[in-house]
Amino acid sequence: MTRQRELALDPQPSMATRREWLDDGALLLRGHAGAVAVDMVTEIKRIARLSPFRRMATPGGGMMSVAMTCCGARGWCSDGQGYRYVAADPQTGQPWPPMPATWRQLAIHAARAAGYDGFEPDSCLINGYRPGARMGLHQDRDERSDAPVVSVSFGLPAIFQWGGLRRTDPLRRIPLLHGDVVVWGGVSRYVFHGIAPIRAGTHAVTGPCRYNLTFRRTL
DNA sequence: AAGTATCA
DNA sequence: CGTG
Repeated sequence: MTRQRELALDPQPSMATRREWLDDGALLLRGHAGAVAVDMVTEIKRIARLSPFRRMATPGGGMMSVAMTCCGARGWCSDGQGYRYVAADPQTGQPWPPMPATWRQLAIHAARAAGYDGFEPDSCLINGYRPGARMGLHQDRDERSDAPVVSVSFGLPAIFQWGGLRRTDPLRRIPLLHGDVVVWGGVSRYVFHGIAPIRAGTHAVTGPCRYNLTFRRTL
């Protein structure tokens, strides 16, 4: 059987994924979510009808340029009081929309590919980036669990800034493209990272937007 | 604390 | 365009 035929029959898109270790414990799965991207972007829009994208305030008094919503049992929020996970959307008073089972399975599969068995995400933060939007250098440290983080990118390309455990550690700049998945955990779990301002453009699936999903275990 | 602006 |  030809390699091409094997790939066409393979129900696991990851088998065709090019893997690149960013660091000990941090794996980039290039294009891993490409085959399901259209369906997942459709789901993002459905979720956003229930819990709309909104820009949150930071404790320092600024406003984030990235628009956010969440799904799953708990969702990440920021306001003048700080960062936290909450079970209900503060804007609607309703629980966050459920995490689609297909998303959960994708996140579990990606985590396993990076060596993290038993990942049970209870939260998915959905970030919407328009051109110019950015995410400053930060650590993900609002979770009580030290389970890994799984990040899935759709739409416009981004430059992922990948640093170290100290804010001043040198940064690597890694392009993240439509369908790319990054997993970080273990000794890389609290690495500083960010997203450079998104360049103007249009993507065939998402239009003038980048979406990023981050799956986490919060408890 | 995941903000922006500005300069060397 | 990058860092501090």
